[in-house]
Amino acid sequence: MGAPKQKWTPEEEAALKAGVVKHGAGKWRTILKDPEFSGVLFLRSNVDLKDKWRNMSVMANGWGSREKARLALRKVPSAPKAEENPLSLGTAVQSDDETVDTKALALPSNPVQITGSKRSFSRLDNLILEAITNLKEPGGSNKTTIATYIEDQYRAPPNFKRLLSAKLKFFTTNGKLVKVKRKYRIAHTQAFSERRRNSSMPFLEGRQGFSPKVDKDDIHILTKAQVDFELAQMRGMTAEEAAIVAARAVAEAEAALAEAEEAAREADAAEADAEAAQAFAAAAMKTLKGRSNPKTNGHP
DNA sequence: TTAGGGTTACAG
DNA sequence: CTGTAACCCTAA
Repeated sequence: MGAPKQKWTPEEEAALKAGVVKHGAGKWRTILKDPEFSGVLFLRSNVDLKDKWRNMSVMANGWGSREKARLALRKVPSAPKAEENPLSLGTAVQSDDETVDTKALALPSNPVQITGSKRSFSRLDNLILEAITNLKEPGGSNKTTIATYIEDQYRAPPNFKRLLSAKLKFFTTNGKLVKVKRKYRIAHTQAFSERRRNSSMPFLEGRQGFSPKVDKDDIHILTKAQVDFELAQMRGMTAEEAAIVAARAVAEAEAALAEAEEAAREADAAEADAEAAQAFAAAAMKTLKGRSNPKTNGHP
């Protein structure tokens, strides 16, 4: 009937995660009012955020408090089957402890000082999508705009531009993004074209909430490790275990980084090529225009 | 406003 | 039919 169940998009989930990292879990209203996330979450309510976060937590856990209650209500008899542990980390978690100490989520700074590189590498993949989504530019956003957006919001590594180029290229060849006229937009592959119940634009939804300006006062560093650490905390792991997870995340990031770095060279070449082609095309266009338009002949 | 229990729509 | 994700209701 009237409520066609709006499924959460990866972009929305990413925004929610970022919002939780920034403002903390439970501050749903705050997250919603944050200009950074209101762009993506403008049609979700604070309750929606809460529910979604609950769902995601359950997923990350494998067996949240909710399912436990549910299972307790229906199944009991017969020996408890030893279900496989989704976590590679051996210790604990299996026992039904409900210690999801939320206070740990509000830690002032990441206690897990990751060894070696202090490169803050937020999963570029999602970040790019987030940027394009949040920018909401009709026709997509160009590389510079995306780069500026991300650099404004997060700490960017020195070679960030190259990485971005590489990723952008990868995504376009991959079909995840569509590049048209040096602008990139998200390729909605037959999935979401007309979702959303009320297609009304955000307009002046939040009087003070929807301004193009971003609060730079608290630029904060979003790390994949940090997010993973949060999730680990939700899983009820100890700090050490969480640290392992976080470290692992960083390792992955490093690997991805190296890979991207390698691809960057080719990407640069491609960029140069494209640039040249563009210039050539522009020149050709100009010439063509001048010829086919005798009236407005170039000379004054 | 939020947390949590309950309900409904949807996919497998 | 069953499990899950989105949605709803309400106490605190």
